[in-house]
Amino acid sequence: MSKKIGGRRAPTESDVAKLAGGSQSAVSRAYTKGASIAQKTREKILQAAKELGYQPNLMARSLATNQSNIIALAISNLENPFYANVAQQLSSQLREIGKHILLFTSPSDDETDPMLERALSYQVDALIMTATLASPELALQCKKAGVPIVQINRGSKIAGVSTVWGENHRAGEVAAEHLLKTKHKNFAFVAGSKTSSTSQMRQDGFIEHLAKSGIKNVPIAYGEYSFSGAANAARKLLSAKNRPDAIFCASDYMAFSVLDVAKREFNLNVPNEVSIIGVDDVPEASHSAYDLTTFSQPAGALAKAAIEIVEQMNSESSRRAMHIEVEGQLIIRGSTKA
Amino acid sequence: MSKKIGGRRAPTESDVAKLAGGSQSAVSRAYTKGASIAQKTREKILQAAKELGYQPNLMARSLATNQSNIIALAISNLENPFYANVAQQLSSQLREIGKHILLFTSPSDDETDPMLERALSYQVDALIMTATLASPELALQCKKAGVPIVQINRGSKIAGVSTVWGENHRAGEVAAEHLLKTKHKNFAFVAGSKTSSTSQMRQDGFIEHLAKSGIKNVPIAYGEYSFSGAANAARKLLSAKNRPDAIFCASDYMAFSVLDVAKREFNLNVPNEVSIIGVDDVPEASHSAYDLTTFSQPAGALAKAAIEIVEQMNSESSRRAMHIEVEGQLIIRGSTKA
DNA sequence: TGTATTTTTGCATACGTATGCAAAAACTGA
DNA sequence: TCAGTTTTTGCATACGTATGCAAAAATACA
Repeated sequence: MSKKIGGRRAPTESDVAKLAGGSQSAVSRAYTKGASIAQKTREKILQAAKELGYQPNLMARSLATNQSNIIALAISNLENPFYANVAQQLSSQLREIGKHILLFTSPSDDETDPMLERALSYQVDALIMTATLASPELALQCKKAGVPIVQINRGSKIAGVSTVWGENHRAGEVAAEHLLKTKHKNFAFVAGSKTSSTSQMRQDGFIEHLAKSGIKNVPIAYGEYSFSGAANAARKLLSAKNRPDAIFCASDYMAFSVLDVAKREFNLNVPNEVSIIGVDDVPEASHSAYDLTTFSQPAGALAKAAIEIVEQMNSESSRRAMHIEVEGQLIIRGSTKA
Repeated sequence: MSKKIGGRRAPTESDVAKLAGGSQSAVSRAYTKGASIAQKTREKILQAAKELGYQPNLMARSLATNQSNIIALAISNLENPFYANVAQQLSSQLREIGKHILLFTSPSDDETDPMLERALSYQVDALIMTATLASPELALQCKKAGVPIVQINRGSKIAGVSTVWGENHRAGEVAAEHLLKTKHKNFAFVAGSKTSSTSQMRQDGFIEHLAKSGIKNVPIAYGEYSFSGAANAARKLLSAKNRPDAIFCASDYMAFSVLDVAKREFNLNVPNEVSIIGVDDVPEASHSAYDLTTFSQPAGALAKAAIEIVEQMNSESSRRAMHIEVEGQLIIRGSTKA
């Protein structure tokens, strides 16, 4: 209490009411769209509010309405440009509908931040997760509280959790197809983590499509979605007796690392000695330092889909989880030979 | 109202009190550190709370205490890895002291997001801004509300706005010194925006130090802190009659772009034909695709300083703005010749 | 055991906004 | 002008938690 240090405390609806000559409820209604209030009264009130520099107290509003216009965003790794991009998109798209983001970053990719349960304390309208998995306990908590969960770019076996993702299986197929068409012989895959369904689906698409052309036993290494992990994976793959001439990576971020290792440590010419394909099409992929061929996963569309789900579930008070797949396409650049 | 759709509404302190056999105030005190309550009672209450899955309603708490434990973070460009890094650091350091981040991304670097004023509606404890400038009106609003503003990596002439930054002037000096020692002859500077004090200080340090060795008329181009802007700046500088053999860039992000253009469009060998130095030392700078020499600006330390300021101003209810400079150092890598 | 002291408890109220309800005001049509 | 209808207003109360205050309980001391 008593934080009204030097300055006077912020004006409230009552203050505005006094100045405008009305009641507190009138002021409240002036700010409520579709409320029963005369146009003239509303104008008088807004004028008075302006004079006082009145700003509605969203905490109080939230308490009264039981919704906060805040959405919790859990993101494991902001340094991965793909997720930074998604966050930026979410932020600007949410702003347009008057909602805000409460940011949670978690230390690990797979663990749910235990702090996340505290997000519910803020009466958030929804929980959007990227690169992190919802734990069953968290999902239960959210279900109890009627807070929808949407996972972006990660699958979930938990009932009631909605998901949004790119065309993961097709990404693998298309990458395989392109590499086959361009006469590659020895294929390899750099996976994310073993628990990532996204990585698994990309892998399945890739492996299955190659199998159709009779190519079996494609080596796989795990990059753990990190830069150093992918570097190790690359070292392992590239030092094998039968060195691959085509590497498909489960993310651009890992592909960058693989590119670095191939060029620098193995002195390989990309794309003549080895071609590399990623997934995501992050902005850096088009920078000429990487110039990476990749299957795109448009951050803007993913964000849009996630928000649609949230809006729909909140408005319909629906319990049914939704699942949306967002289209991508192969972007051919200089990291694969023609 | 009436959002208690399918499930029952979330348990409140009163529910817990009923189960534990006490009063609502007792429950409140059980959660208040240092409150007057018997150890046994507290345990009994916490037990009951656990059974019900009770989570304190932070909106209500905030309304009662007039502080939210929420800090507004305004960031213009999450895609710039330096700022993403700072955001990540802030997030994890704030988590440890039980505070959370409300994220605001603004479209432009220089403009303050008008939405930011609405942040105050959430009764945020502070406003941390990176890569964006506080407008005088915003500063006034914050002052009235007793909300401290801290700008990271941007100066401010507005009284009452605290700042945290790296050793900008020294960065320029050190870069100049290193390039002189390594026998470069033609120097150039890629600035951020004209309004950025950070860029200006780096420039001053660079130019002044060169002037001491009799070097005058160093060409300057503006990269606007964007990838494409820096590419244009690089094109302009590198196509001059007297091509520079040493370029200092006001940020790593821009240096990456300059590197790309030098290598790809001008077919220059880096570092033999042109050396490039950045500022920040973002993670990518060490990736071998760039391998950039740079003056570091540690995100962790910047975040820590900003949080210190916030904590101190909030605890002392102090009005006095604070200014902290964080040390950096030159990290020599492969983009400059030996 | 009884009194003085300290600790713990519950009551009542405050925080700022939203909203059902009834009263008041503004219209409508003849 | 007046009764009937619609719109607008204010009152009262609710949302969930924090806290000053006085009453109650526990403890200390003689």
